[in-house]
Amino acid sequence: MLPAFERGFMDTLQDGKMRYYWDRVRHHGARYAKFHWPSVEVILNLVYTYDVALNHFAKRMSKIGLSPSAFNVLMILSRHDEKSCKQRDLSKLMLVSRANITGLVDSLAKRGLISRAPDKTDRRVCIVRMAKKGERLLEQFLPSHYEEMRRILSNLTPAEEKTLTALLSKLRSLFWQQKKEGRP
Amino acid sequence: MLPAFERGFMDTLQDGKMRYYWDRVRHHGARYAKFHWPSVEVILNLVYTYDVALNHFAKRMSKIGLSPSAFNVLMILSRHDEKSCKQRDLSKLMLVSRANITGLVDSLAKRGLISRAPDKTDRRVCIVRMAKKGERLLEQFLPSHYEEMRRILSNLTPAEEKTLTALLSKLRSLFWQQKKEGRP
DNA sequence: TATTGTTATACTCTATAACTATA
DNA sequence: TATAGTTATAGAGTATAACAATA
Repeated sequence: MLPAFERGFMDTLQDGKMRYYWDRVRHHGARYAKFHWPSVEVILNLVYTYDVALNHFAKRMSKIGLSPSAFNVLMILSRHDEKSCKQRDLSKLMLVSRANITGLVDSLAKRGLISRAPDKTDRRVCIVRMAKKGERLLEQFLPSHYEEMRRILSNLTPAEEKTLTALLSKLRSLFWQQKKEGRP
Repeated sequence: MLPAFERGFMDTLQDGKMRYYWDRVRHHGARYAKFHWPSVEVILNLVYTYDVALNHFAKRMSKIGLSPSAFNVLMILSRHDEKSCKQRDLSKLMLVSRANITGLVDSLAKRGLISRAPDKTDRRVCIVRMAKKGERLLEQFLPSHYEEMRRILSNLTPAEEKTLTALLSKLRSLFWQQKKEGRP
């Protein structure tokens, strides 16, 4: 995220500047036989749009002292039965190694937002459970979070939302497909 | 990126597991008045698709020893006249603070991929210039990079590409719009 | 005074390897 | 042997503040 004191340029970027720069991208790429502007344009838009959306929501989360990952942990717990989850499963759902989950859980536990206890049937596993404090924090944040999402997205028509979801999903599947074929 | 030795789960995630978890997201959200699944679904797809795409291309870049940011610097230089650019402009184009550009430029200069020289008319500014070694590295990578993009995206029809670009662009503009209104 | 780049610091996120304790 | 979690380490990436040189 660009620091606050240098953000003036962003206003320029979204209008003229970005088109100007993307023109350069297109002209530079034209030197390569396999360069295909419509494809590149899709990827550029994916990256920039993700960036803008992430920054928007990350900024809101940071106001309640949560990083996107920390928020993600709380949401996963909240959605699970008994509001608890094995660290192993957290690791798999968040596509992050177990080693990194340890640190993340540590910091959330230190703040009293979650608790950690050994599983009774398999003493290797740790069960992470939402604490009252974490629950309250989520309950305080989620209504405005969902409202904000809805407010921004409401400028897309239902048909546009549906199309965008379908196309993103299709695009993602194309990458997955490549990975699968790479490991026969 | 998930470490190699734990990647087996990813195959599961793409098919059944993701739908299962997203069902939980939808049902959990239903408790909130402003929760609007189609909107949330768009954002989830944006985030996951970005993640998959980034990992795909980042892995290819890491094979020639470049991080996405480092690659970005080289591309920006390559597209500029004289293959050079002020650090100030790099900072603005990459939406990153000047302090961070210093380190990024340092590491690329140390590897001999770029060079840094003071501007002759304004001695405050540093001009970063592509070095022969950096140029060769890009020339070696770009053909297959563009080919790979085209190959994957070729599974979208021209109409789908056009629609996806337009919708992502529109979605991004909605976030920008919010930001603008936030600073009247 | 404002701008450019630098230094210093810190925090988040991630990857890897080696270790332990269980199973 | 395989799995769950931990520790230790390293490297990106980013945010912030304070500073020097220059305009």
